[in-house]
Amino acid sequence: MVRPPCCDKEGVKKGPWTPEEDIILVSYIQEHGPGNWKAVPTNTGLLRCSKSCRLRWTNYLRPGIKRGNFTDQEEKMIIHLQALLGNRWAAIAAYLPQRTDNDIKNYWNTYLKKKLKRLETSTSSESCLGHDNFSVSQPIARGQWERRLQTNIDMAKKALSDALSPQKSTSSNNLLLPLESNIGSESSFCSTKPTQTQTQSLCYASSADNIARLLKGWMKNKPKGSNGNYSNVTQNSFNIDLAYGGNYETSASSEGMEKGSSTNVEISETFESLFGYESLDSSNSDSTNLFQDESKPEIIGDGEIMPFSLLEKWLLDDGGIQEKVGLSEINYVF
DNA sequence: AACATATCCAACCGCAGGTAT
DNA sequence: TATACCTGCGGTTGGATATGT
Repeated sequence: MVRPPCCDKEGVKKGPWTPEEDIILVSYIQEHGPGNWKAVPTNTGLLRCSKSCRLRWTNYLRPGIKRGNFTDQEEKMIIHLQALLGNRWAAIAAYLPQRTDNDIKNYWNTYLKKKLKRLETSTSSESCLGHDNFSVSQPIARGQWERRLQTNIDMAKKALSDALSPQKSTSSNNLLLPLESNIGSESSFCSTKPTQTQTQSLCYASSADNIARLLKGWMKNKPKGSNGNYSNVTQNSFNIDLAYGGNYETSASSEGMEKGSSTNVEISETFESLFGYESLDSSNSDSTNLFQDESKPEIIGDGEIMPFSLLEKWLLDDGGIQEKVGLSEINYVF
């Protein structure tokens, strides 16, 4: 079977998105919800392929995305998860609900990899780790650590495979609790195990609401005579703060802010309780928090996500030799 | 100041898997 | 069941910006 091209190359615009295009896309998604990307360029008049629209949305415009510097905790989580999961950025991103896989991937490739390599180099010459954020309180010989890591990864793989096996579902499912179940019934995340369609609509509901609030401000300033054709949107003062890092004028409505804040509190608390440390980020709690209830894609098949605590346990549990150590106390081997 | 090099990150590409018909 | 289409994912690219010489 020959795969058709992703999109007709002729007449398809490429390269950076303009604010106007973003507005058109957000407007459309606000009305129709994400999904059915194939129809987006047709219905909006955007000269972009469906894939580009989806990517722009998921990596940049989607509500709940936090931009800017990674916190120490986030950094440690990424390193930690990368050690266990490898370059499965989508899976890793599932544990960092505010970050996109692309962001994490970029951060890893451009910064963390080098940082850890540097660390590895320096530690190999000093034999003992004691620098930076990645140190151990009780240094472990490198070989020992590698063996332990391999063992734990093997265990994780086996447990995962068992858990995903339909025959063993009842006993194993306890092991693979979906993240949502840790959050509680009032969570703003998607409900457990929806179908794909259900997931999309459920997850989107809250964000659409938020976007609508943002758009409300834009609509007020919308030039008279606008007929609802998205392509006509060329000038406005809609805030795409999220996407343009505050360089675009105007701000989210206070109405949206207030509601968003309460949601943000829920999520923060969720993560605090889930991971046992302070809120992932306190420095970046401005407008982006407005959308923090946006869902993240599920991983590990069947719409379930493995609790980070389990991953950590697999990785760290040393049969009682070593007590559970914090993320900051782990060595990573390259 | 001018140029070279490094870094960052948004966007693209192509493959794989899932879903609809 | 086979085929076509759609979506998600990970690797890579290339333009913009920062830094060094």
